[in-house]
Amino acid sequence: MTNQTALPHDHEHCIDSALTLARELCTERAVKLTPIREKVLEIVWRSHKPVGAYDVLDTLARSHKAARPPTVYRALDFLMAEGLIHKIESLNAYLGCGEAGHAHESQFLICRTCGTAEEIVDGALDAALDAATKRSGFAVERKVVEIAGKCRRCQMA
Amino acid sequence: MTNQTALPHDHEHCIDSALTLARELCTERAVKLTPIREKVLEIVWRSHKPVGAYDVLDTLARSHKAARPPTVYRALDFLMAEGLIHKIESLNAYLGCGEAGHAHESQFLICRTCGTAEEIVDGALDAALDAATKRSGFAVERKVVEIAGKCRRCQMA
DNA sequence: TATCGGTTGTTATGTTGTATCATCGCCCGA
DNA sequence: TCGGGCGATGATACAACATAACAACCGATA
Ligand SMILES: [Zn+2]
Ligand SMILES: [Zn+2]
Ligand SMILES: [Zn+2]
Ligand SMILES: [Zn+2]
Repeated sequence: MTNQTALPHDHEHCIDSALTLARELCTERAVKLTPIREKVLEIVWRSHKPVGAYDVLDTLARSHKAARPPTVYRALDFLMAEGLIHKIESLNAYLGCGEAGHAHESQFLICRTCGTAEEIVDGALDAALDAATKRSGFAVERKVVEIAGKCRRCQMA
Repeated sequence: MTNQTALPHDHEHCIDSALTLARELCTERAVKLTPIREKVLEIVWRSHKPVGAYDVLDTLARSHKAARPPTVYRALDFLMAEGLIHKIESLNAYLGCGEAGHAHESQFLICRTCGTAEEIVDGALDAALDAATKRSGFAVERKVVEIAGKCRRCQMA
């Protein structure tokens, strides 16, 4: 499954699925998906566009007056550590992970026109990355692959 | 040529070469490598580690008291537009380009131990990127490929 | 019940990047 | 030679992104 960014779809269903899966995974792992963390995950998932931490904060603050930057960053850090969201480095923004629960290396296609980002998981591409780093004798810890441009939909219009 | 980050070398020579090439390219292109821009390029090149804009500012201010954040960001923007430096998105930092003057798509190997970053140009990897995006019908404008980990040298130690 | 560790509250600050408008200096055309 | 246009720089302020440090809370468990 990849984010259905280019097609109309029942996004409430996306969100529900993501939250349900997150609850299951956190239970399995014996880590706590607290109300704040769950709410932040929901806020991130409400958009298929990567969302900035301060936008999350604005939304969170509507239901949680005590929310401050650390509140949000702690929740985001937890969700990243659990593989439930990703940070898009080139945007300083965060996106729900469409592959939570599976080990995966993903790449992102970021549309500069409509702002959506699609997470793709391309094995051949990842293999090419590994080959390149192996050649340099480099021990990989984290891969950031973010491709900006124009999505198919925006090219049409 | 790639950055010789892993090996001792005459780094003054690196810097001189980069500056000389930059002057030639800017002359060819009829754009102005002003004293500020050239100084910023030199500051970036003085390190094989990506350097933050405010670090550049601190250094620049030693010889140019009027320097302010916009001074530096304008110079960095110019140098990026001319392909003389790259921004490392995952570090919010800047690195001299080892392939200036050649059209190229590059990737970065960033060592978390020693802080150096190496620019590599891997055609097979880039082709895999293009294949992946083509499959999605995505029109690429910019590719960010940044791999963090441990360089060969730091693995030994 | 005492304590321990993880979560959250709270305040402040650090870091990175832009907006806006004024000024300067050079080139070129009248 | 004058003066307009334009790109570059000066200068001030602010926006956006992120973390430090310590206090308070709260549930689990010994
Ligand atoms: Zn993912
Ligand atoms: Zn689009
Ligand atoms: Zn380059
Ligand atoms: Zn290293």
